[in-house]
Amino acid sequence: MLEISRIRTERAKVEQGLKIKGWTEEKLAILDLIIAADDKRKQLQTENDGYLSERNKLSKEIGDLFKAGKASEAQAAKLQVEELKEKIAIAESAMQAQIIELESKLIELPNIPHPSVPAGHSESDNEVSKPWSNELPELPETALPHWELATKYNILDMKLGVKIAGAGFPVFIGKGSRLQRALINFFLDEATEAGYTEIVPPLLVNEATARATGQLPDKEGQMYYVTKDDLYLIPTAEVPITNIYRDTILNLDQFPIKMTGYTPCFRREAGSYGADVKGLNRVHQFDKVEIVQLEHPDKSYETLDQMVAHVEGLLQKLELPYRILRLCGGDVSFASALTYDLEVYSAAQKRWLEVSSVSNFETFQSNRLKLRYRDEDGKKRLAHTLNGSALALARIIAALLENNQTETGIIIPEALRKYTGFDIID
RNA sequence: GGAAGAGUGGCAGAGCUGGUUUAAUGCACUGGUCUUGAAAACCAGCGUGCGGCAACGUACCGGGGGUUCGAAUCCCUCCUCUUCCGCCA
Repeated sequence: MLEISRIRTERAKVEQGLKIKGWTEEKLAILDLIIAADDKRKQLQTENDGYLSERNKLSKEIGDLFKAGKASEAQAAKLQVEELKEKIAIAESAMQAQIIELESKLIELPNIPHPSVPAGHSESDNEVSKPWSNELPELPETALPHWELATKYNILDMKLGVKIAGAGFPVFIGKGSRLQRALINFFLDEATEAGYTEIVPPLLVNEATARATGQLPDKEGQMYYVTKDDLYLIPTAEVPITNIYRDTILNLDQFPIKMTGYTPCFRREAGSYGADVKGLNRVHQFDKVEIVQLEHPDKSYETLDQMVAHVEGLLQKLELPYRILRLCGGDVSFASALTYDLEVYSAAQKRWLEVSSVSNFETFQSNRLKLRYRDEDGKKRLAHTLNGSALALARIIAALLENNQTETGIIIPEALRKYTGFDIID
């Protein structure tokens, strides 16, 4: 959630940023409505505080009067408070309504993009900041897409998932399962090596948690919801891990806080269809190792670059062709200021698959998280939050299977062999 | 799931027969005095949000609601923790 103070003090920047995200001149009118709503909220609070102050004063007097034995005067004062109470009730409910009104508008504002974010409306406007420089791998005509390889080698069964749960719930088998586990361990070890502390968080979270990282209300339809216990299945480890530091005030020497965690991720993916959802391209449950950092605002972009480099290193070690995109204003997520997507080339499908998204949220998340730090001058300021996939498994497996297929079987990249215990799937 | 007890500021811990508690006190922390330096001692400061230039006002004693002129204190409800019982990887 954007800070109101930014709308007031950096109006021009905010407007410019919203335009990069595709906002029209007309939509910008909401900014004035927000300021007006906030002004009214302040005014209502001042009014209400005045009434409360009077009430507190009178109540104290009543106590003193009773002690002094002046019962009739006390009775008179009681009547006065009685009147005040009506005013307080009105002022308080008006204030509550105003806060809700304000929040409902504020929540519509996305984060303001970083100056480097290119304008644009869709994927095609994303800037390829680091293209794959070599030639893309060419496979023979007989090459198979990963869902057919899966059947051929009996390592993954999508139909079985349908039987057990529904479409989009893969069942890995044998070496497929082992490959899954190998990748998780490889990614976690690499993250640990890079200084991230490993976390095993809850996979279900409460409403306050989902709200703090912005899944609610923005992406409510994306999450599975357990009504009986009022819990949400996590769509990414980012949610529980970032929330570790909800309602926290950090000291400067605690930066940067680096956390990693493996979790399954659950996404309803309502409305998806076609080639996008074929095989492992888009599923309801997938495994992912996430990296999260909490950083000082002065250093967060440096940190973002480091995180991208970390993910890049993973792809290099897996010997997968990849490219890095700087997302345009129209494609960058609601909460992000700057996002790099890393895509892997899936040679049999002849398409790029997004396997990682690394973002700097600046203060957009920490504002809701109430994640702050105490500056040199003792002032409390919002910290910056960043996260990225390092990496998402399902699509990595899709690419690995396709790119590494040979007549004799699927070759496991060198870096992974000590984790799989085998060097070929045949 | 059942029963009993408990949830107070970074920590510990009073208050809980409703009104100088506008949350005592100790520890920790910060600044100062003293000291060659440190420790000790002494002095001062020290929670969070909102409003206000400020003085200050207001709210917060697990969450929510209620009673009352007035609630940390009484009542209801939910959550969490501890102990016991039940169930169970």
